[in-house]
Amino acid sequence: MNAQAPDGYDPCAFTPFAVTVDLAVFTLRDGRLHVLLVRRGAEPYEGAWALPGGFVLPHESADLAARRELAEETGLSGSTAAGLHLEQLRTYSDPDRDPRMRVVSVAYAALGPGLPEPRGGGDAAHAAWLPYGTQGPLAFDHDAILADARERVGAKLEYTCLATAFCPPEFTLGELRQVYETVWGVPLDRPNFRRKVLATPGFVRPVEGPPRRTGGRGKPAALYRAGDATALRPPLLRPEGREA
Amino acid sequence: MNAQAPDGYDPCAFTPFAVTVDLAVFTLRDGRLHVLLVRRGAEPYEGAWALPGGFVLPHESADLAARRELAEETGLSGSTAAGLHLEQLRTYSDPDRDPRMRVVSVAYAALGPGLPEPRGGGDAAHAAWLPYGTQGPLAFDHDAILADARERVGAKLEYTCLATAFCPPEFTLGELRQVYETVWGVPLDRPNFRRKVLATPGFVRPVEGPPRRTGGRGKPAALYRAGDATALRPPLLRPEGREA
DNA sequence: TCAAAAGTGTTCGGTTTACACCCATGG
DNA sequence: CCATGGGTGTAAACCGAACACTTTTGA
Repeated sequence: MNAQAPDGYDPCAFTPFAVTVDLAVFTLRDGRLHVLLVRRGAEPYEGAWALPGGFVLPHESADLAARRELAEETGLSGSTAAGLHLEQLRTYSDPDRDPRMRVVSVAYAALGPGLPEPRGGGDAAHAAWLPYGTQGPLAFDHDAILADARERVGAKLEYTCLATAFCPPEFTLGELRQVYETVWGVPLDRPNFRRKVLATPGFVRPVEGPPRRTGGRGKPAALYRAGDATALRPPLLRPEGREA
Repeated sequence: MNAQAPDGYDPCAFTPFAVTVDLAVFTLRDGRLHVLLVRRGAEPYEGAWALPGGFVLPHESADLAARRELAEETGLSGSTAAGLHLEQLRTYSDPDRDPRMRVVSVAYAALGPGLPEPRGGGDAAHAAWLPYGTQGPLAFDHDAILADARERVGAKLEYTCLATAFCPPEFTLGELRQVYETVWGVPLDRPNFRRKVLATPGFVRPVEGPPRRTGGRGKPAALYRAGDATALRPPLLRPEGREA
Protein backbone atom coordinates (compact mmCIF):
# COMPACT_ATOMS: atom_id res chain seq x y z
CA MET A 1 0.00 0.00 0.00
CA ASN A 2 2.79 2.39 0.79
CA ALA A 3 4.62 1.32 -2.30
CA GLN A 4 3.31 4.29 -4.19
CA ALA A 5 3.24 7.34 -2.04
CA PRO A 6 1.55 10.14 -3.92
CA ASP A 7 4.14 12.56 -2.65
CA GLY A 8 6.85 11.79 -5.08
CA TYR A 9 7.92 8.36 -6.04
CA ASP A 10 9.13 6.06 -3.34
CA PRO A 11 12.66 5.10 -4.32
CA CYS A 12 12.12 1.61 -2.95
CA ALA A 13 9.27 1.14 -5.36
CA PHE A 14 11.25 2.21 -8.36
CA THR A 15 12.54 -0.93 -9.94
CA PRO A 16 14.55 -0.53 -13.09
CA PHE A 17 13.05 -2.27 -16.08
CA ALA A 18 14.40 -2.71 -19.53
CA VAL A 19 11.85 -1.69 -22.13
CA THR A 20 11.91 -3.18 -25.58
CA VAL A 21 9.75 -3.28 -28.66
CA ASP A 22 8.90 -6.45 -30.56
CA LEU A 23 7.60 -6.36 -34.10
CA ALA A 24 5.26 -8.72 -35.88
CA VAL A 25 5.80 -7.69 -39.49
CA PHE A 26 3.39 -9.21 -41.98
CA THR A 27 3.34 -9.23 -45.73
CA LEU A 28 1.79 -11.23 -48.52
CA ARG A 29 4.07 -13.23 -50.78
CA ASP A 30 2.70 -15.47 -53.50
CA GLY A 31 -0.67 -15.80 -51.93
CA ARG A 32 0.45 -16.57 -48.42
CA LEU A 33 0.77 -14.56 -45.26
CA HIS A 34 4.42 -14.22 -44.26
CA VAL A 35 6.10 -13.03 -41.10
CA LEU A 36 9.49 -11.45 -40.75
CA LEU A 37 11.65 -13.35 -38.28
CA VAL A 38 15.25 -13.13 -37.17
CA ARG A 39 17.44 -15.94 -35.99
CA ARG A 40 18.91 -15.44 -32.56
CA GLY A 41 22.69 -15.42 -32.38
CA ALA A 42 23.06 -15.75 -28.64
CA GLU A 43 21.70 -17.44 -25.58
CA PRO A 44 19.04 -17.82 -24.50
CA TYR A 45 17.17 -19.43 -27.36
CA GLU A 46 20.29 -19.32 -29.51
CA GLY A 47 19.52 -20.40 -33.01
CA ALA A 48 15.78 -20.06 -32.54
CA TRP A 49 13.61 -17.75 -34.61
CA ALA A 50 12.35 -14.63 -32.88
CA LEU A 51 10.46 -11.47 -33.66
CA PRO A 52 12.68 -8.55 -34.58
CA GLY A 53 12.94 -5.89 -31.92
CA GLY A 54 15.21 -4.08 -29.56
CA PHE A 55 15.59 -1.60 -26.77
CA VAL A 56 13.75 1.64 -26.50
CA LEU A 57 16.41 4.32 -26.31
CA PRO A 58 16.44 6.97 -23.58
CA HIS A 59 15.14 9.75 -25.74
CA GLU A 60 12.57 8.01 -27.87
CA SER A 61 9.03 6.81 -27.52
CA ALA A 62 8.11 3.18 -28.09
CA ASP A 63 6.47 4.18 -31.36
CA LEU A 64 9.69 5.73 -32.54
CA ALA A 65 11.73 2.78 -31.37
CA ALA A 66 9.47 0.45 -33.30
CA ARG A 67 9.83 2.53 -36.42
CA ARG A 68 13.59 2.63 -36.02
CA GLU A 69 13.92 -1.09 -35.41
CA LEU A 70 11.73 -1.75 -38.38
CA ALA A 71 14.26 -0.07 -40.63
CA GLU A 72 17.32 -1.07 -38.71
CA GLU A 73 17.10 -4.59 -37.57
CA THR A 74 14.95 -6.00 -40.31
CA GLY A 75 17.29 -5.09 -43.11
CA LEU A 76 14.56 -3.45 -45.14
CA SER A 77 15.53 -0.24 -46.87
CA GLY A 78 14.66 2.95 -45.07
CA SER A 79 12.10 4.10 -47.58
CA THR A 80 10.49 0.68 -47.61
CA ALA A 81 10.24 0.57 -43.87
CA ALA A 82 8.94 4.11 -43.68
CA GLY A 83 5.91 3.25 -45.74
CA LEU A 84 4.72 0.39 -43.61
CA HIS A 85 1.63 0.57 -41.51
CA LEU A 86 2.66 0.28 -37.87
CA GLU A 87 0.43 0.02 -34.86
CA GLN A 88 0.80 -0.84 -31.24
CA LEU A 89 -0.57 -4.20 -30.22
CA ARG A 90 -0.19 -4.53 -26.48
CA THR A 91 2.48 -4.82 -23.84
CA TYR A 92 3.88 -8.07 -22.51
CA SER A 93 5.23 -7.88 -19.01
CA ASP A 94 5.35 -11.30 -17.46
CA PRO A 95 8.19 -11.25 -14.92
CA ASP A 96 9.66 -14.44 -16.34
CA ARG A 97 9.34 -13.70 -20.01
CA ASP A 98 13.07 -13.10 -20.26
CA PRO A 99 15.22 -15.38 -18.12
CA ARG A 100 18.04 -12.86 -17.81
CA MET A 101 16.39 -9.74 -16.56
CA ARG A 102 13.18 -7.89 -16.15
CA VAL A 103 12.13 -6.85 -19.62
CA VAL A 104 8.83 -5.30 -20.52
CA SER A 105 8.08 -5.37 -24.20
CA VAL A 106 5.70 -3.23 -26.21
CA ALA A 107 4.56 -5.26 -29.17
CA TYR A 108 3.72 -3.79 -32.55
CA ALA A 109 2.14 -5.14 -35.69
CA ALA A 110 3.38 -3.91 -39.04
CA LEU A 111 1.93 -4.56 -42.48
CA GLY A 112 3.24 -3.93 -45.94
CA PRO A 113 2.75 -4.92 -49.56
CA GLY A 114 4.80 -7.69 -51.08
CA LEU A 115 8.12 -6.87 -49.50
CA PRO A 116 11.59 -7.73 -50.74
CA GLU A 117 13.86 -10.21 -49.09
CA PRO A 118 15.46 -8.44 -46.15
CA ARG A 119 18.96 -7.36 -47.09
CA GLY A 120 21.63 -7.86 -44.52
CA GLY A 121 21.62 -4.22 -43.62
CA GLY A 122 23.20 -4.43 -40.21
CA ASP A 123 23.24 -7.36 -37.89
CA ALA A 124 20.19 -8.75 -39.58
CA ALA A 125 21.62 -10.87 -42.33
CA HIS A 126 19.77 -13.56 -40.40
CA ALA A 127 16.35 -12.09 -41.13
CA ALA A 128 13.89 -13.89 -43.38
CA TRP A 129 10.27 -14.09 -44.41
CA LEU A 130 8.56 -17.27 -43.25
CA PRO A 131 5.07 -18.33 -44.26
CA TYR A 132 2.87 -17.89 -41.22
CA GLY A 133 2.34 -21.22 -39.54
CA THR A 134 5.55 -22.81 -40.72
CA GLN A 135 7.72 -21.22 -38.06
CA GLY A 136 8.56 -23.54 -35.22
CA PRO A 137 8.35 -22.42 -31.63
CA LEU A 138 9.78 -18.94 -31.29
CA ALA A 139 12.00 -17.53 -28.57
CA PHE A 140 10.62 -16.03 -25.38
CA ASP A 141 6.87 -15.42 -25.50
CA HIS A 142 6.99 -14.53 -29.15
CA ASP A 143 4.60 -17.29 -30.11
CA ALA A 144 1.91 -15.63 -28.07
CA ILE A 145 2.75 -12.19 -29.41
CA LEU A 146 2.68 -13.41 -32.99
CA ALA A 147 -0.63 -15.20 -32.50
CA ASP A 148 -2.14 -12.09 -30.93
CA ALA A 149 -0.86 -9.97 -33.79
CA ARG A 150 -2.30 -12.25 -36.41
CA GLU A 151 -5.64 -12.36 -34.69
CA ARG A 152 -5.70 -8.59 -34.39
CA VAL A 153 -4.90 -8.11 -38.06
CA GLY A 154 -7.59 -10.54 -39.11
CA ALA A 155 -10.14 -8.82 -36.92
CA LYS A 156 -9.22 -5.33 -38.04
CA LEU A 157 -9.79 -6.24 -41.66
CA GLU A 158 -13.42 -6.59 -40.73
CA TYR A 159 -14.14 -3.14 -39.44
CA THR A 160 -11.31 -0.95 -40.75
CA CYS A 161 -9.80 -0.12 -44.11
CA LEU A 162 -6.53 -1.70 -43.01
CA ALA A 163 -6.41 -4.04 -45.99
CA THR A 164 -4.98 -1.34 -48.22
CA ALA A 165 -1.84 -1.41 -46.05
CA PHE A 166 -1.05 -4.77 -47.64
CA CYS A 167 -1.27 -3.28 -51.12
CA PRO A 168 1.14 -1.17 -53.17
CA PRO A 169 0.20 2.49 -53.74
CA GLU A 170 -1.89 1.55 -56.74
CA PHE A 171 -3.79 -1.68 -56.75
CA THR A 172 -6.72 -3.45 -58.30
CA LEU A 173 -9.81 -4.60 -56.48
CA GLY A 174 -8.73 -8.14 -57.20
CA GLU A 175 -5.53 -7.58 -55.28
CA LEU A 176 -7.45 -6.04 -52.42
CA ARG A 177 -9.77 -8.99 -52.35
CA GLN A 178 -6.83 -11.37 -52.24
CA VAL A 179 -5.67 -9.63 -49.08
CA TYR A 180 -8.87 -10.63 -47.36
CA GLU A 181 -8.87 -14.11 -48.80
CA THR A 182 -5.30 -14.75 -47.82
CA VAL A 183 -5.51 -13.42 -44.29
CA TRP A 184 -8.88 -14.97 -43.59
CA GLY A 185 -8.29 -18.10 -45.58
CA VAL A 186 -11.72 -18.06 -47.17
CA PRO A 187 -12.82 -17.20 -50.70
CA LEU A 188 -15.04 -14.15 -51.13
CA ASP A 189 -17.60 -13.51 -53.82
CA ARG A 190 -15.96 -11.18 -56.30
CA PRO A 191 -18.95 -9.12 -57.42
CA ASN A 192 -20.21 -8.62 -53.90
CA PHE A 193 -16.80 -7.69 -52.59
CA ARG A 194 -16.44 -5.12 -55.32
CA ARG A 195 -19.76 -3.51 -54.52
CA LYS A 196 -19.06 -3.47 -50.82
CA VAL A 197 -15.74 -1.72 -51.21
CA LEU A 198 -17.00 0.82 -53.74
CA ALA A 199 -20.04 1.54 -51.61
CA THR A 200 -17.88 2.47 -48.64
CA PRO A 201 -17.00 6.15 -48.96
CA GLY A 202 -13.28 6.77 -48.67
CA PHE A 203 -12.15 3.17 -48.75
CA VAL A 204 -10.59 3.44 -52.20
CA ARG A 205 -10.23 6.24 -54.78
CA PRO A 206 -10.15 5.43 -58.50
CA VAL A 207 -6.95 6.52 -60.21
CA GLU A 208 -7.75 9.43 -62.52
CA GLY A 209 -6.42 8.71 -65.94
CA PRO A 210 -8.28 5.50 -66.78
CA PRO A 211 -5.12 3.43 -66.82
CA ARG A 212 -5.56 -0.25 -66.48
CA ARG A 213 -3.22 -2.99 -65.57
CA THR A 214 -3.08 -6.58 -66.39
CA GLY A 215 -2.56 -9.17 -63.76
CA GLY A 216 -1.35 -11.57 -66.38
CA ARG A 217 -4.40 -13.15 -67.90
CA GLY A 218 -7.89 -11.77 -67.94
CA LYS A 219 -9.40 -8.38 -68.49
CA PRO A 220 -7.29 -5.42 -67.37
CA ALA A 221 -8.50 -4.03 -64.10
CA ALA A 222 -9.04 -0.46 -62.97
CA LEU A 223 -6.53 0.90 -60.50
CA TYR A 224 -7.29 2.42 -57.15
CA ARG A 225 -5.48 4.12 -54.33
CA ALA A 226 -6.21 3.93 -50.64
CA GLY A 227 -8.82 6.46 -49.58
CA ASP A 228 -8.78 8.52 -46.44
CA ALA A 229 -11.40 6.55 -44.56
CA THR A 230 -10.18 4.51 -41.65
CA ALA A 231 -13.30 2.81 -40.39
CA LEU A 232 -15.46 0.38 -42.34
CA ARG A 233 -19.05 0.82 -41.32
CA PRO A 234 -20.90 -1.38 -41.60
CA PRO A 235 -18.12 -3.93 -41.28
CA LEU A 236 -17.19 -6.61 -43.76
CA LEU A 237 -17.62 -9.71 -41.63
CA ARG A 238 -15.66 -12.80 -42.51
CA PRO A 239 -17.89 -15.74 -43.40
CA GLU A 240 -18.72 -18.08 -40.54
CA GLY A 241 -16.35 -17.67 -37.67
CA ARG A 242 -13.75 -19.73 -39.45
CA GLU A 243 -10.10 -18.91 -39.56
CA ALA A 244 -7.63 -20.38 -41.92
CA MET B 1 21.10 -7.90 -14.38
CA ASN B 2 23.61 -5.89 -16.31
CA ALA B 3 23.08 -6.10 -19.99
CA GLN B 4 25.71 -8.31 -21.49
CA ALA B 5 27.05 -7.91 -24.95
CA PRO B 6 27.11 -11.66 -25.61
CA ASP B 7 23.36 -11.64 -25.43
CA GLY B 8 23.29 -9.54 -28.47
CA TYR B 9 22.01 -6.71 -26.35
CA ASP B 10 23.98 -3.54 -26.65
CA PRO B 11 24.83 -2.49 -23.10
CA CYS B 12 24.72 1.15 -24.10
CA ALA B 13 21.16 0.64 -25.21
CA PHE B 14 19.93 -0.58 -21.87
CA THR B 15 18.37 2.40 -20.18
CA PRO B 16 16.53 1.94 -16.93
CA PHE B 17 12.89 2.88 -17.13
CA ALA B 18 10.28 3.14 -14.46
CA VAL B 19 7.17 1.19 -15.43
CA THR B 20 3.79 2.13 -14.06
CA VAL B 21 0.17 1.28 -14.67
CA ASP B 22 -2.59 3.86 -15.03
CA LEU B 23 -6.22 2.97 -14.61
CA ALA B 24 -9.28 4.44 -16.27
CA VAL B 25 -12.04 3.05 -14.07
CA PHE B 26 -15.55 3.58 -15.36
CA THR B 27 -18.91 3.03 -13.79
CA LEU B 28 -22.47 4.19 -14.25
CA ARG B 29 -24.05 6.30 -11.54
CA ASP B 30 -27.54 7.75 -11.92
CA GLY B 31 -27.53 7.52 -15.66
CA ARG B 32 -24.14 9.05 -16.26
CA LEU B 33 -20.73 7.66 -17.05
CA HIS B 34 -18.34 8.31 -14.18
CA VAL B 35 -14.57 8.01 -13.89
CA LEU B 36 -12.56 7.33 -10.79
CA LEU B 37 -9.95 10.01 -10.22
CA VAL B 38 -7.50 10.79 -7.46
CA ARG B 39 -6.21 14.17 -6.44
CA ARG B 40 -2.47 14.55 -6.56
CA GLY B 41 -0.82 15.47 -3.29
CA ALA B 42 2.60 16.41 -4.61
CA GLU B 43 4.38 18.12 -7.42
CA PRO B 44 4.21 18.02 -10.27
CA TYR B 45 0.55 18.71 -10.93
CA GLU B 46 -0.10 19.02 -7.20
CA GLY B 47 -3.78 19.37 -6.54
CA ALA B 48 -4.75 18.24 -10.01
CA TRP B 49 -6.91 15.21 -10.72
CA ALA B 50 -5.16 12.18 -12.12
CA LEU B 51 -5.88 8.59 -13.01
CA PRO B 52 -5.13 6.16 -10.21
CA GLY B 53 -2.07 4.06 -10.77
CA GLY B 54 1.36 3.18 -9.51
CA PHE B 55 4.54 1.30 -10.04
CA VAL B 56 4.80 -2.21 -11.34
CA LEU B 57 6.68 -4.13 -8.67
CA PRO B 58 9.71 -6.28 -9.47
CA HIS B 59 7.90 -9.58 -9.23
CA GLU B 60 4.58 -8.80 -10.85
CA SER B 61 3.20 -8.42 -14.34
CA ALA B 62 1.50 -5.24 -15.41
CA ASP B 63 -1.84 -7.04 -15.29
CA LEU B 64 -1.23 -7.96 -11.69
CA ALA B 65 -0.05 -4.49 -10.82
CA ALA B 66 -3.20 -3.03 -12.33
CA ARG B 67 -5.37 -5.42 -10.33
CA ARG B 68 -3.48 -4.59 -7.16
CA GLU B 69 -3.68 -0.86 -7.66
CA LEU B 70 -7.34 -1.17 -8.43
CA ALA B 71 -7.96 -2.54 -4.95
CA GLU B 72 -5.28 -0.59 -3.20
CA GLU B 73 -5.15 2.93 -4.37
CA THR B 74 -8.74 3.41 -5.33
CA GLY B 75 -10.15 2.70 -1.92
CA LEU B 76 -12.62 0.18 -3.23
CA SER B 77 -13.07 -2.94 -1.16
CA GLY B 78 -11.05 -5.95 -2.23
CA SER B 79 -14.04 -8.00 -3.23
CA THR B 80 -15.49 -5.10 -5.16
CA ALA B 81 -12.28 -4.50 -7.02
CA ALA B 82 -11.81 -8.20 -7.73
CA GLY B 83 -15.06 -8.36 -9.65
CA LEU B 84 -14.28 -5.58 -12.06
CA HIS B 85 -13.58 -6.17 -15.68
CA LEU B 86 -10.01 -5.12 -16.40
CA GLU B 87 -8.29 -4.94 -19.73
CA GLN B 88 -5.13 -3.49 -21.10
CA LEU B 89 -5.55 -0.42 -23.26
CA ARG B 90 -2.15 0.51 -24.60
CA THR B 91 1.19 1.80 -23.45
CA TYR B 92 2.20 5.43 -23.25
CA SER B 93 5.87 6.06 -23.57
CA ASP B 94 6.51 9.62 -24.64
CA PRO B 95 9.91 10.58 -23.22
CA ASP B 96 8.52 13.78 -21.74
CA ARG B 97 5.30 12.47 -20.33
CA ASP B 98 6.69 12.72 -16.80
CA PRO B 99 8.94 15.71 -16.16
CA ARG B 100 10.92 13.98 -13.44
CA MET B 101 12.11 10.80 -15.03
CA ARG B 102 11.60 8.33 -17.78
CA VAL B 103 8.32 6.57 -17.03
CA VAL B 104 6.55 4.18 -19.34
CA SER B 105 2.97 3.54 -18.38
CA VAL B 106 0.76 0.64 -19.31
CA ALA B 107 -2.81 1.92 -19.31
CA TYR B 108 -5.80 -0.18 -18.36
CA ALA B 109 -9.52 0.30 -18.60
CA ALA B 110 -11.73 -1.10 -15.85
CA LEU B 111 -15.50 -1.32 -15.76
CA GLY B 112 -17.92 -2.10 -13.01
CA PRO B 113 -21.57 -1.82 -12.03
CA GLY B 114 -22.75 1.11 -9.95
CA LEU B 115 -19.86 1.32 -7.57
CA PRO B 116 -19.79 2.76 -4.07
CA GLU B 117 -18.02 5.94 -3.15
CA PRO B 118 -14.37 5.04 -2.68
CA ARG B 119 -13.66 4.68 1.02
CA GLY B 120 -10.51 6.25 2.26
CA GLY B 121 -8.89 2.88 2.49
CA GLY B 122 -5.34 4.06 2.67
CA ASP B 123 -3.91 7.13 1.12
CA ALA B 124 -6.83 7.39 -1.20
CA ALA B 125 -9.24 9.47 0.79
CA HIS B 126 -8.75 11.81 -2.10
CA ALA B 127 -10.35 9.48 -4.61
CA ALA B 128 -13.74 10.30 -6.09
CA TRP B 129 -16.13 9.52 -8.91
CA LEU B 130 -16.52 12.34 -11.39
CA PRO B 131 -19.02 12.43 -14.21
CA TYR B 132 -17.10 11.95 -17.42
CA GLY B 133 -16.56 15.27 -19.10
CA THR B 134 -16.71 17.36 -15.95
CA GLN B 135 -13.13 16.72 -14.94
CA GLY B 136 -10.80 19.57 -15.76
CA PRO B 137 -7.42 18.96 -17.32
CA LEU B 138 -5.75 15.98 -15.71
CA ALA B 139 -2.14 15.52 -14.71
CA PHE B 140 0.49 14.22 -17.12
CA ASP B 141 -0.95 12.77 -20.31
CA HIS B 142 -3.95 11.40 -18.49
CA ASP B 143 -6.40 13.38 -20.59
CA ALA B 144 -5.25 11.47 -23.63
CA ILE B 145 -5.33 8.16 -21.80
CA LEU B 146 -8.81 8.80 -20.50
CA ALA B 147 -10.09 9.82 -23.91
CA ASP B 148 -8.58 6.72 -25.47
CA ALA B 149 -10.13 4.55 -22.81
CA ARG B 150 -13.55 6.03 -23.28
CA GLU B 151 -13.35 5.63 -27.02
CA ARG B 152 -12.25 2.03 -26.65
CA VAL B 153 -15.07 1.19 -24.28
CA GLY B 154 -17.64 2.77 -26.57
CA ALA B 155 -16.27 0.87 -29.54
CA LYS B 156 -16.09 -2.45 -27.74
CA LEU B 157 -19.75 -2.25 -26.81
CA GLU B 158 -20.42 -2.61 -30.51
CA TYR B 159 -18.75 -5.90 -31.19
CA THR B 160 -18.28 -7.55 -27.79
CA CYS B 161 -20.49 -8.51 -24.87
CA LEU B 162 -18.61 -6.06 -22.68
CA ALA B 163 -21.76 -4.23 -21.62
CA THR B 164 -22.55 -6.83 -18.98
CA ALA B 165 -19.41 -5.72 -17.13
CA PHE B 166 -21.29 -2.54 -16.23
CA CYS B 167 -24.12 -4.54 -14.72
CA PRO B 168 -24.54 -6.32 -11.39
CA PRO B 169 -24.55 -10.13 -11.45
CA GLU B 170 -28.26 -10.18 -12.17
CA PHE B 171 -29.75 -7.51 -14.33
CA THR B 172 -32.71 -6.72 -16.54
CA LEU B 173 -32.55 -6.05 -20.24
CA GLY B 174 -33.60 -2.51 -19.48
CA GLU B 175 -30.52 -2.02 -17.37
CA LEU B 176 -28.36 -3.51 -20.08
CA ARG B 177 -29.87 -1.19 -22.60
CA GLN B 178 -29.18 1.78 -20.37
CA VAL B 179 -25.52 0.86 -20.43
CA TYR B 180 -25.47 1.35 -24.18
CA GLU B 181 -27.57 4.46 -24.06
CA THR B 182 -25.43 6.05 -21.39
CA VAL B 183 -22.06 5.25 -22.90
CA TRP B 184 -23.11 6.09 -26.43
CA GLY B 185 -25.38 8.94 -25.51
CA VAL B 186 -28.14 7.88 -27.86
CA PRO B 187 -31.51 6.25 -27.20
CA LEU B 188 -32.03 2.76 -28.56
CA ASP B 189 -35.24 1.13 -29.64
CA ARG B 190 -36.30 -1.11 -26.78
CA PRO B 191 -37.96 -3.93 -28.71
CA ASN B 192 -35.17 -4.18 -31.23
CA PHE B 193 -32.50 -4.09 -28.58
CA ARG B 194 -34.21 -6.89 -26.73
CA ARG B 195 -34.41 -9.09 -29.77
CA LYS B 196 -30.84 -8.40 -30.75
CA VAL B 197 -29.49 -9.38 -27.34
CA LEU B 198 -31.64 -12.48 -27.00
CA ALA B 199 -30.76 -13.58 -30.51
CA THR B 200 -27.04 -13.53 -29.72
CA PRO B 201 -26.13 -16.92 -28.26
CA GLY B 202 -24.29 -16.61 -24.98
CA PHE B 203 -24.75 -12.88 -24.49
CA VAL B 204 -27.15 -13.31 -21.57
CA ARG B 205 -28.65 -16.31 -19.73
CA PRO B 206 -32.10 -16.08 -18.19
CA VAL B 207 -32.15 -16.64 -14.46
CA GLU B 208 -33.82 -19.96 -13.75
CA GLY B 209 -36.54 -19.47 -11.17
CA PRO B 210 -38.71 -16.94 -12.95
CA PRO B 211 -38.00 -14.21 -10.43
CA ARG B 212 -38.75 -10.74 -11.51
CA ARG B 213 -37.66 -7.42 -10.22
CA THR B 214 -39.20 -4.04 -10.24
CA GLY B 215 -37.24 -1.03 -11.25
CA GLY B 216 -39.71 1.21 -9.50
CA ARG B 217 -42.60 1.76 -11.85
CA GLY B 218 -43.60 -0.39 -14.74
CA LYS B 219 -43.93 -4.08 -15.35
CA PRO B 220 -41.43 -6.27 -13.52
CA ALA B 221 -38.66 -7.44 -15.79
CA ALA B 222 -37.07 -10.83 -16.16
CA LEU B 223 -33.58 -11.20 -14.77
CA TYR B 224 -30.52 -12.32 -16.67
CA ARG B 225 -26.91 -13.11 -16.02
CA ALA B 226 -23.95 -12.55 -18.26
CA GLY B 227 -23.42 -15.43 -20.67
CA ASP B 228 -20.14 -16.92 -21.70
CA ALA B 229 -19.96 -15.35 -25.11
CA THR B 230 -17.37 -12.68 -25.59
CA ALA B 231 -17.87 -11.56 -29.17
CA LEU B 232 -21.01 -10.03 -30.59
CA ARG B 233 -21.43 -11.14 -34.18
CA PRO B 234 -22.87 -9.45 -36.03
CA PRO B 235 -22.09 -6.31 -34.06
CA LEU B 236 -24.56 -3.89 -32.55
CA LEU B 237 -23.57 -0.68 -34.30
CA ARG B 238 -24.32 2.62 -32.64
CA PRO B 239 -26.65 4.80 -34.66
CA GLU B 240 -24.95 7.26 -37.03
CA GLY B 241 -21.41 7.93 -36.02
CA ARG B 242 -22.50 10.21 -33.23
CA GLU B 243 -21.02 10.21 -29.82
CA ALA B 244 -22.52 11.84 -26.78
C1' DT C 1 -57.09 5.86 -13.83
C1' DC C 2 -52.73 7.19 -15.54
C1' DA C 3 -47.78 6.96 -16.32
C1' DA C 4 -44.00 4.05 -16.98
C1' DA C 5 -41.58 0.22 -18.32
C1' DA C 6 -41.74 -4.75 -20.12
C1' DG C 7 -42.73 -7.57 -23.72
C1' DT C 8 -44.87 -9.09 -28.60
C1' DG C 9 -45.99 -8.41 -33.42
C1' DT C 10 -45.63 -6.49 -37.97
C1' DT C 11 -44.29 -3.79 -41.72
C1' DC C 12 -40.98 -1.74 -44.71
C1' DG C 13 -36.61 -0.92 -46.91
C1' DG C 14 -32.05 -1.70 -47.36
C1' DT C 15 -28.11 -5.01 -47.28
C1' DT C 16 -26.11 -9.30 -48.05
C1' DT C 17 -25.88 -13.52 -50.69
C1' DA C 18 -25.83 -16.44 -54.53
C1' DC C 19 -25.44 -16.98 -59.08
C1' DA C 20 -26.01 -15.87 -64.15
C1' DC C 21 -23.93 -13.47 -67.67
C1' DC C 22 -20.94 -10.41 -70.71
C1' DC C 23 -16.17 -8.25 -71.54
C1' DA C 24 -11.31 -8.13 -72.47
C1' DT C 25 -6.95 -10.15 -72.66
C1' DG C 26 -3.04 -13.82 -73.14
C1' DG C 27 -1.87 -18.12 -74.76
C1' DC D 1 -10.92 -20.61 -79.30
C1' DC D 2 -10.55 -21.13 -74.62
C1' DA D 3 -9.13 -20.18 -69.96
C1' DT D 4 -8.88 -16.49 -66.75
C1' DG D 5 -10.06 -12.72 -64.22
C1' DG D 6 -12.77 -8.02 -64.50
C1' DG D 7 -17.16 -6.07 -64.34
C1' DT D 8 -22.64 -5.76 -64.41
C1' DG D 9 -27.25 -7.47 -63.27
C1' DT D 10 -30.73 -9.51 -60.51
C1' DA D 11 -33.72 -12.09 -57.46
C1' DA D 12 -34.19 -14.30 -53.00
C1' DA D 13 -33.03 -14.23 -48.18
C1' DC D 14 -31.97 -11.87 -44.44
C1' DC D 15 -31.68 -8.15 -41.12
C1' DG D 16 -32.44 -3.90 -38.85
C1' DA D 17 -35.37 0.40 -38.17
C1' DA D 18 -39.66 2.04 -36.99
C1' DC D 19 -43.76 1.79 -34.73
C1' DA D 20 -48.37 -0.09 -33.05
C1' DC D 21 -50.09 -2.61 -29.39
C1' DT D 22 -50.80 -5.39 -25.03
C1' DT D 23 -49.31 -6.36 -20.19
C1' DT D 24 -48.22 -5.30 -15.50
C1' DT D 25 -46.88 -2.67 -12.05
C1' DG D 26 -46.68 1.92 -8.74
C1' DA D 27 -48.73 6.16 -7.71
